[in-house]
Amino acid sequence: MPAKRRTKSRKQPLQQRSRETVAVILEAAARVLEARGLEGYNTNAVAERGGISVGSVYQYFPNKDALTLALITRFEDALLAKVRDAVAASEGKSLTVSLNLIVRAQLEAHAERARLNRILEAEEDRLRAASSGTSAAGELKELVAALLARHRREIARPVDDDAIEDLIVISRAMVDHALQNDLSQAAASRRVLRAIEGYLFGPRRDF
Amino acid sequence: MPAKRRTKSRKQPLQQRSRETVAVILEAAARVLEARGLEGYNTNAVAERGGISVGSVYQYFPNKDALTLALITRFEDALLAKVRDAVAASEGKSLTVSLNLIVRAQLEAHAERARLNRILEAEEDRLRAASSGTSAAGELKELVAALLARHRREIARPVDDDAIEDLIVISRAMVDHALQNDLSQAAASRRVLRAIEGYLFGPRRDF
DNA sequence: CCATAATGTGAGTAATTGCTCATATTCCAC
DNA sequence: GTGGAATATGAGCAATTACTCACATTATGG
Repeated sequence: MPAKRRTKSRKQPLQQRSRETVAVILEAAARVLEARGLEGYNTNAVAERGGISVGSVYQYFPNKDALTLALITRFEDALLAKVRDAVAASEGKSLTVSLNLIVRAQLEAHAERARLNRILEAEEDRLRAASSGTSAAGELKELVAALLARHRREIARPVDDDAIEDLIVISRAMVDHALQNDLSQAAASRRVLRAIEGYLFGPRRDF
Repeated sequence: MPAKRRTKSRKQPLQQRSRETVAVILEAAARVLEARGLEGYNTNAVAERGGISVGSVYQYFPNKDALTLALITRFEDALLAKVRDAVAASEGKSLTVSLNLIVRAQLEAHAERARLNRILEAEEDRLRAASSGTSAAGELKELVAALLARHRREIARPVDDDAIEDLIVISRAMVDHALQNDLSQAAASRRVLRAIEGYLFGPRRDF
């Protein structure tokens, strides 16, 4: 490993051909991670899997972490898209139904390529430590805030920023846990919903 | 890296001297992780830090992962001890106070050497994948179950095994999040408690 | 003390792997 | 066509690092 690290890729993909190469690289990286885990994930394997040369990988990604980060971003974008759709689709629905839709969106996003996404989430922490924070987290908060604002009269306690953060932390952890233990989507969403609604509505104090 | 991996240490520490060496190795490993992170964590650095030779490390730990696992076990034992004490101390107290004590125990255990423990928790997943599961998780569940059993009449919904699992998942995630964001212990415990009690008592449905 | 076991040493090995760069090939503008 | 730019290649370099082993040192029991 060299001491210095490039932080910018050599080239930006301009022609159609190179844009395809970038897509090939990303998908090859995903497949290597799925098939061989972080353990067997290296740039040579990615190149081989994609049927291209290592050099091409480094034409468009300055280093291995940048490639991994691109995969993470790709996953986060897909997740956000699903959540956005769920929020949009829940217009006019009850709060419980709306929350259910969001939870299901998250479960689906994770379930699609479960092993891959689990690895990516684990890597996220390590990679964010070095580089700057993500904006995906910010948008997710906004989406949840928007949904809750529509139902603010039904919610006992005020929903401030911290509360939204907590809701996201809780569902993320529970979704991960569900995937890890191969829970059915029905069971998983029921349990996540119980946690979220419990947090929002607060405990009964009527005994 | 050799293809084959030893799975047992060469020697068991018998004399006082070697038991001290094992302690030195563990503490050196912890300090390296704290100071240089996973990045700079290697067995040569551990030996240097401990003022001993690499060979000694491999006398008592078959490989690097075994050393890391020993650190994880050490942390889990400390956590369990604190939780055990909290459960014992909460005899006769109200449910809210009891839960508060448990949550604080967890927060304290993590806060003690926050950076180290965060790294260890992240590594736990990766290492458990290869080897078998832990028994620490089992005991934690039992402790929580025992506490809740004392208050079963106050709790609206039945507390089955899944519910206890969820409670642990939720608090663990929120404690991690709190440490990561340098929340005060007061704020953190308040938020975790809100989540836990909400989950236990279930949402109000009185509107 | 002496024999034997336990413990400690650390230079060196073998394997891995991120990444480069000189070169070749393909594409596009004119 | 032709020249230059974009793209692709892949053998090999350089650095890292987990781990070994032949040997030295220290403890223990008799």
